Amino acid sequence: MGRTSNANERLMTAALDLMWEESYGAVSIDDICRRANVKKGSFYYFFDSKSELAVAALERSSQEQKVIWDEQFSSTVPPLDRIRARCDYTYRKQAEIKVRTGRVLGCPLCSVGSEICNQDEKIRAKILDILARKTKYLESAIADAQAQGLIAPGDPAAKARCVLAYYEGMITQARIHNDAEMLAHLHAKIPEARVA
Amino acid sequence: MGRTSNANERLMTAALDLMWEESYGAVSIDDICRRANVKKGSFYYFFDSKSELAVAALERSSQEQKVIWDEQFSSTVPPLDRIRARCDYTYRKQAEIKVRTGRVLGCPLCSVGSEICNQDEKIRAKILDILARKTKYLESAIADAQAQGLIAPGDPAAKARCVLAYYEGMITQARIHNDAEMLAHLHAKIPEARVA
DNA sequence: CTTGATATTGACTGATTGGTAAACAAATTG
DNA sequence: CAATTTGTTTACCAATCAGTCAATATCAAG
Repeated sequence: MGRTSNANERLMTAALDLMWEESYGAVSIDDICRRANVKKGSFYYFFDSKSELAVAALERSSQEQKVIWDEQFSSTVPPLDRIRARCDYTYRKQAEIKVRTGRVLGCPLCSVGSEICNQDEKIRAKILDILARKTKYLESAIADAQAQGLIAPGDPAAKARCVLAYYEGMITQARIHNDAEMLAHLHAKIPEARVA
Repeated sequence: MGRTSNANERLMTAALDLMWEESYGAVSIDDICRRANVKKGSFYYFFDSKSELAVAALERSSQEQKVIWDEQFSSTVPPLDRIRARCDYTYRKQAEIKVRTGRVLGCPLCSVGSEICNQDEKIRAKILDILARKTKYLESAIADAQAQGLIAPGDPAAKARCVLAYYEGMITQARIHNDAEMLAHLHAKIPEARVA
């Protein structure tokens, strides 16, 4: 009952895109409203603050990404091929973004996470939550690979955190250098995920 | 001749500290002036903008860091021990910062770099410049290690970029997680720098 | 068609922002 | 000492900021 709207979704999309292209701090509520074609009164009808919108936008985005991760990390795929698929996808995606926008945008989790982790505890908690979910995919692939004797033994959770740090670290470097080619053959550069 | 002052240095210190603790975008010129005990009129006497101050502060900091890097990467030290020394230092430093401030602050080059690389070309160029200098240290250590047969052959510059991505990636994760212990034994987690 | 719930709008506020200018203070030099 | 250079201070401006509010519009259900 009552009026219907997708303004809240437009706001989430606009907020995430802007935060991704620039940064959290560089984007004002007015900027988000302008891009989403929503008046500020409506913004505050749906969200209490930019921070709350950011949390919602990050969670929404991670739900969309989940479909892709689930496919890449399907248990029907050989474990090391899962990580390879993820790396190849990341390279293609960043290269496509670079063609479209002129910029390698990297991963909003890490750029925004590193930016606001000392300023906004709720955004930080949401990002930690999403990063932990990503790490779980890596961890299960690593554990499966170990069970098949494909990689060396050792705590798979710790190895997964290392792989994530490397993966996200390379993406961050690609963003700063604005060079998607740094992500070509990314998989081959992840030593933990190589055949033992 | 004329009056003397160290207000410009106080401004650089305050700016870097604040950018490091929070972020570039979260810090206003007024914030910097307050922390540096400098009036805004004096700020604009020394610098044209926050951006120009940031560039100066980053370069000044990198000159201070150079002394430490030069010592750690002295050619009198066995090549892999240089990287180990750097990693151990990073762990100690971040742990100390955490005790002092309650937060793992990570590396301002990467947090600020990732934040503003699509907004401010001059800061981005300065950060790329400093990152390249850091990579050079790693590259020479890797080349020396290869010459001694300590690690596998292959383009040392490419390997250095990987090590840097890993090193900085782990520091970024430590910042977001606010956990300095992620950096303990960092060296042992860098596969490129292990004995072949 | 009426009613009640949901959504939209535009105008408004007070605080903060980056940036300016002119008066003033303290050194140096001759 | 006087003149000049260097640095400091205060007050100020226009733009932008986050956030509020009351009036209005649109829908769905009864």
